[in-house]
Amino acid sequence: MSQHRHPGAPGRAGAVPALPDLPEATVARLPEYLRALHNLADAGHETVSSEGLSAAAGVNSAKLRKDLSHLGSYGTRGVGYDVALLIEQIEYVLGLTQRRAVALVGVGNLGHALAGYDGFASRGFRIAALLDADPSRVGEEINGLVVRHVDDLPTVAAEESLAIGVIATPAGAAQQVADQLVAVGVTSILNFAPCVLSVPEGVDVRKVDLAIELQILSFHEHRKASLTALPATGGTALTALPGGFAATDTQEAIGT
Amino acid sequence: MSQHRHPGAPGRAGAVPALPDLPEATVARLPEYLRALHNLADAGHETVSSEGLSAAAGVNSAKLRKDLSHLGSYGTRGVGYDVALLIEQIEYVLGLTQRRAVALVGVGNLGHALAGYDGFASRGFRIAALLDADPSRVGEEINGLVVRHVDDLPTVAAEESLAIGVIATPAGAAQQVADQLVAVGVTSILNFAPCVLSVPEGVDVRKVDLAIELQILSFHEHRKASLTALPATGGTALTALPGGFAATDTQEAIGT
DNA sequence: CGCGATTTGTGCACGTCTTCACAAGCGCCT
DNA sequence: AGGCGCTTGTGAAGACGTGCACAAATCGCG
Repeated sequence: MSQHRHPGAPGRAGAVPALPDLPEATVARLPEYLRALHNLADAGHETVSSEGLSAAAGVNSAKLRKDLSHLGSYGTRGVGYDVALLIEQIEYVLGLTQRRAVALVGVGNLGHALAGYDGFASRGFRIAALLDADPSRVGEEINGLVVRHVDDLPTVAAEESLAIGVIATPAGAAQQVADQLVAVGVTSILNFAPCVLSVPEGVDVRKVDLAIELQILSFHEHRKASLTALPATGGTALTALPGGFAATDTQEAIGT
Repeated sequence: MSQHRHPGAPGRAGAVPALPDLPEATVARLPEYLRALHNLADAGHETVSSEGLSAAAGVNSAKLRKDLSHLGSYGTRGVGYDVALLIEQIEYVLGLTQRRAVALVGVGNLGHALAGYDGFASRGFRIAALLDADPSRVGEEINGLVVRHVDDLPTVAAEESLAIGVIATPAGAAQQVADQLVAVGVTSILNFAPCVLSVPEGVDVRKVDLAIELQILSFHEHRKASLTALPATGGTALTALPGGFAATDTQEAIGT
């Protein structure tokens, strides 16, 4: 049964077999494994143990093994995983065997940076179009691509098959852009605008919000500060102040 | 033990109250609630029901109520939540009552955009320093801040109390930068570099990887394509998959 | 003043994810 | 060939997160 088959070379793009049902948590980690595997491959490793790979990916080894087992993994007991084979496997499952076209809407501050980010190209994606609603930005050339007006989206979609839309507009414009993307058939959206998008069933949206990340970190800072400020006396000195919190304690005496 | 105390009530200056132990999942959603609340406040709402707020934040209402209950919430049955009070509550818990200083390391493509991103300032953070290892970038002025050399980090840290470090360098430099940040006392790091950071216990790291987000979307695109491509025409042509997941009959009730 | 409409807060059951611990399998060495 | 050490794959248990459904609490109104 272990026929040597290139998972990622179906030749036909239409006849795609059903994928295994992967837990979302597993899917979210596969790209990390993939990156670690590429590093290992570049370093000349032919095989790697779950221990080694998990360390490189920043997870524990049991989790890694279970994740890989979900995709019918090809490890060898006593040896480990074949690096090249595993890369193929994961790239196939993630659908990276074809280079997917990305439309980036909003070439402001962030969009500009994204347009120039080479991490996209190097990991299986191709920015197929830059779009903006601001006429004064249309025509500008960034990284070899000319910015077009967002209303040209249907034309762009007709030229190539857009797989993913990236929204890097202000929050106020995001929903409308999302609607336009959906209208031309895009079913996956990466949203950098700080707002909730409503999309029809079947469309996937992932959100990245830089400020939210900072706020989560802020919480942990706050918590750590409140812990280190606890003297060895065991606390309980904290008197419950009824009626909510009146004062803003801007004093946190974080250790330098 | 287990005296029920008011979690949100800060004691007097000096006596830092212990924060309630919030589930991580809850913490991750609080910023979203906060943003929705600010929108509501701007729109003139004084109170909001869990139904209304949850819709604005993109979650279901039971989850929202449970989340808020964890911080000893102050809703009124039959009425809803007081918007202003809830904002105060959440901002306190997240530690946003003080404006935290952020050091941004790496002013390349992405770092440049982050330096100009006004979402930081508008949501409780202040970029206190821009740093880079490239001498040719040192001295450049971005958004009113002069780029300094990363080796000046100790000096910067002495000038102000840095709360959070943001790494926007290439992957190769990230670990070293992280070490430098930790060395000057930073205990929270937001990492945009595509690599795993190893940091001592007590230091929190959150990672944002744009390519990973795209790859996750790519998986779902792949899966959706494999589902819609299943009509009887294909016949048995899909046995070609390597062992694990040939003919996995995914019966998802997904419509279109 | 009491009643009904409304909405919060939460106990409980369920599903998902994580972690442990170990049998099964593989290669190597004697 | 046989045994030994190493590593995978996985069952089972536990931790965590989610969603339902309803009692408790509050307001407005007649």
